[in-house]
Amino acid sequence: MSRVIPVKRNASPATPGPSTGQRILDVAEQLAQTRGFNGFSYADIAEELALTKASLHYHFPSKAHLGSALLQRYHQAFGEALEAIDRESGGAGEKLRRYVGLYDSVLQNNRMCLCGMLAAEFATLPAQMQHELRSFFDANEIWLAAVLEKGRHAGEFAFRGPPKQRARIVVSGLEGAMLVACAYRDGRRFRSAAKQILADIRTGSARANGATAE
Amino acid sequence: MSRVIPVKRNASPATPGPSTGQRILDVAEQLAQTRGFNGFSYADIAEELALTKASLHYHFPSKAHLGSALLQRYHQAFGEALEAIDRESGGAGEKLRRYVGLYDSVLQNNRMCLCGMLAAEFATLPAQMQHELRSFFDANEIWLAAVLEKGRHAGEFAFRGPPKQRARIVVSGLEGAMLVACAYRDGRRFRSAAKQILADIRTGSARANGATAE
DNA sequence: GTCTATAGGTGGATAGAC
DNA sequence: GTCTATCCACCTATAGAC
Repeated sequence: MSRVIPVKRNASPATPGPSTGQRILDVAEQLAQTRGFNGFSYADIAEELALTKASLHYHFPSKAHLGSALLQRYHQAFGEALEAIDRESGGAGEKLRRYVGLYDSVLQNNRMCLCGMLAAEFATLPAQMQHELRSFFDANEIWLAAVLEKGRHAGEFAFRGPPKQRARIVVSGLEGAMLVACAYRDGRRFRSAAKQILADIRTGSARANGATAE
Repeated sequence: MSRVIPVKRNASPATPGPSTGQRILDVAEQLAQTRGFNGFSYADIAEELALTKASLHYHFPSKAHLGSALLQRYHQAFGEALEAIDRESGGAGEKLRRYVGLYDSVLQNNRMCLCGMLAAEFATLPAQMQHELRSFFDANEIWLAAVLEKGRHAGEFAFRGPPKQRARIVVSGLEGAMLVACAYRDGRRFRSAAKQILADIRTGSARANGATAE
């Protein structure tokens, strides 16, 4: 009755914890986001997890496999985050703010967006990773474009041009802001830019020239 | 009199052509912009120039030296391009358009902006390159902020917020648009985004809601 | 300035024992 | 699943001849 409960998050006895495969991906992801896919090696992961390189190859036969698994997991997690936003958020404005929040939380962990990082390394990536990377950006733009269109229809947004095109600007702007913020190790730089990007969408030319300017 | 003039750009006899050091930098720059600083080796340069790796080390003792030289030359060339714009352009709008044109010409060579690429690799760069990289972005922002401020004062621009902050958005937006365009090998993606960024600056909230919207 | 030759290290990857 | 041991290709860099 009075036995001390071990410090586990889960109530079930003998909580398994993340599998080795997941832990490998966790470390690889962190390294890829901070140093790039070409900026880390199996040796780096092995050291962090106190394993050998050979063990890693059991779970991911080649670095190309590891990279693909990384992208697929990242894409899925991002997709689930977007679904959560869709479920829990009311207006398009709130959705967009939470979308930007996803980027911000990445940066607060001193990381670059995995896909922005990989975009820079695009020419050196295995073919499958290249396709998965585009797939990620495509999905992002589709989701964003839908939010933008709804928001403009509802009168929350007032940007010009087709929503799809605007979605690309937003993705580009956020990725670029992260990129530069990385070079300054300064999250405020990113948040300041993100705020402006959101403001540009909200006001556009529809808001009359008035007190809110400047 | 009727001697065939050899195909050289220069009239002087025995035109020297670019020095070996310059040719090394040319190749290194192209490789760094397409594959990243960690994505190429001395062997790649040596092969392209039909030299040996050892010869390269004579000109640039270490890869850190090579990288620094690369950044310094790039920074200087960019600075000279900005000076040319200042000299030859009338209005702020034209200056801004030509500034975007600098980015576009890089992309048309199927390259990423050197400094955007290096920003992604920031964590893995030698310390001096990190400082030089920031110096590049700083200089960009200063130049841009001045153009933006003048343009707004002259009534050509109508963006909101401080020029310095807006300058950062523009740089971020252009770098991000290049980054994503690289992953799609599609320059139109960049130009479309660049057009929007320029439009956002011109119109802001100062232009009345009228026929030009949409 | 450019070469040959080589050092010393690290990269991804495999074979086979346990 | 994880290990030891090893392979081979490639990396940056240096020594010394020409």
